[in-house]
Amino acid sequence: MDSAEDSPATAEAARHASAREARAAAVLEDYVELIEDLLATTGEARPTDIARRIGVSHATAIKAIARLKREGLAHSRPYRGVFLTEAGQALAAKLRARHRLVVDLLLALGVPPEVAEHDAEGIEHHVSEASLEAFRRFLGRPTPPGPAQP
Amino acid sequence: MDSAEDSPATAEAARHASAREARAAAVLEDYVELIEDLLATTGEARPTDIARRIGVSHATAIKAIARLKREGLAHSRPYRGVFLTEAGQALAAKLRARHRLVVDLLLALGVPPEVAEHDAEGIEHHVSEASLEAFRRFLGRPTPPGPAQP
DNA sequence: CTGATATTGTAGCGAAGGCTACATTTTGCG
DNA sequence: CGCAAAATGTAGCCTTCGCTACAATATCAG
Repeated sequence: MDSAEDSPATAEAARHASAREARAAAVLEDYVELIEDLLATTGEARPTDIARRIGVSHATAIKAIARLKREGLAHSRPYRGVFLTEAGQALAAKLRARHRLVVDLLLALGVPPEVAEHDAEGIEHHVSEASLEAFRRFLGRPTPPGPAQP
Repeated sequence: MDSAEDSPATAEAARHASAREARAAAVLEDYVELIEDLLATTGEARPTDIARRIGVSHATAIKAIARLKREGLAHSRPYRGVFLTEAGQALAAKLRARHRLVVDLLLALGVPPEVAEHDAEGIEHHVSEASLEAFRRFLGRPTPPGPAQP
């Protein structure tokens, strides 16, 4: 499958490693995305709601929230709901844009809306910036407000 | 984000559950894909080669192989290499086709070849049949010899 | 204000997928 | 042949992400 350019197995191994990383990050990203949505929509993000929306037990959600806190993406105090840190909000914004872009691309390719939303949930975590750029070009979109310019 | 069609949170939870399943299956699928490639290319799939190509320790690879066997996808005898069962081969064929299709789509969208290969590694596990069908249509491909309906 | 209910938090379990370290076989070369 | 190197296999150990069961805390009705 690989042509021998440099070291055949090495490049492949790196791709796999990268995919494993993305897989690990995916769970946390899902929580960040959801918390942002809950905060924006209802003004508060309670563990029970998070658990129900994401389809896990509340205990599982609480553990994930603990991990978000450890990673500096969220903070919360007992019985007071969950909030995103600056870093968490920045990440949420990025994830939200990426999610929309992936969904829009799938729709543009003729994927039925429900399927697009379904597949995007899994795909989005594995789309690199380079691919996103290509998607934007394909969709005829202005190259975007990267987190660069003030 | 969800419009209220049925139960807002339920559909979302189902999507997440589905994505979690795909994530879990992804590891095994990677091994099956790789084993098929090794068998086709070099005639044998040895644990050490598998480990190197996939970028994990040989112990990890051996454990994964054990799981493949438990799932009825592969068989192997000590020091004799790994082989795919009928089921494993069927899966491998499906995965191979899916991988190629995803890569080709990314290329068609203008994603650079290396990036396409990289992202496909993660994306492929989350693309449903409905999306694949849309991809084929977009690429102007004949709808293909599915593994048939009874 | 008090007690039932719902929410939140905690503890402990299992499976999966990593790892390193150690044991065992094969292989192959001198 | 016989022994060292390489490959293979095994045994812990850790972390994550699920779960259920139980404990503690808030909330709200009466």
